[in-house]
Amino acid sequence: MALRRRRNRSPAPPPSCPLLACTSLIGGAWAPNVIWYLSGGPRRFTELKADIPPITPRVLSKRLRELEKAGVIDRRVLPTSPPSVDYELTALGRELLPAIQAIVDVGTRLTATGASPMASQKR
Amino acid sequence: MALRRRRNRSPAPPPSCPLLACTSLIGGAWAPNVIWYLSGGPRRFTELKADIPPITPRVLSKRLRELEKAGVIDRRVLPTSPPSVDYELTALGRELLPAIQAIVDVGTRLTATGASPMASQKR
DNA sequence: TCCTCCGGTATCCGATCGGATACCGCAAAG
DNA sequence: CTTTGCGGTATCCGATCGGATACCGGAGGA
Repeated sequence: MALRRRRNRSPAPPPSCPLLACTSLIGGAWAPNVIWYLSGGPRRFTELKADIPPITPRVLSKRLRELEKAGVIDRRVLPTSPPSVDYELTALGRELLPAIQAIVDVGTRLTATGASPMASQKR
Repeated sequence: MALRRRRNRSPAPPPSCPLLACTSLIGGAWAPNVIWYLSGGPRRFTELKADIPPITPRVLSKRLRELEKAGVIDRRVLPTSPPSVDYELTALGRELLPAIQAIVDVGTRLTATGASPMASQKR
């Protein structure tokens, strides 16, 4: 049997860029956790640090700056003494939640099949 | 004005593991492209390589093995001469498409705000 | 006989990522 | 005056990731 040549066309190119924009955001370590905890209302740096004990301040700071630059969260300095800083999901940020939920849904099926070497508490 | 102490509780911990399972899959370089092109039907290694010119065989091979191990695609060796290899989305793999679409939707809004430094064709 | 195609693998390499640790200035509290 | 908490930053480090390049055996075709 000879190797027949394929003539069928592939679908149009995927909209790769928006996907990259989103995955590079929520793909960073702890980013989904940060978003998740902010979904409960405004939260301060130290509070987030306490919410997610294993995260280092360096990484938390980096994540927050990334998310802020993407317009997903707001950083507000409050006129307290000493000044405190609130982080809060923007309207755009709240739109991320359904997407995250969709990912979680599939992720659940992925792990349910036992096909992936998950269950390790790494990361 | 003093720095008031927060007493409100944070929401329950996020289901981090399924999310990690999914993002570690679709977060890899070119992974969404591979899935996208496979959504058009079975495809061979060289065809995928041609579909996504910038991908190197090394990375394509790695992605395909990852996706196969996760149960997202099937690898089938056909009894042609020479033997050819078909990759195909499984039912589980097709369930990824809505999630990817959800990500693309948010990603579009992210880029639309102009907040992110996208538009660079990197990756 | 030599060439090409298929489906990859082997090696090297630089960039980035995230963890660990230490440290900072400021202000209030004790 | 010393300590504590806040909101980070600085430095170092190992691991991983992905790109570049080269190469492979087997089968058909010219």
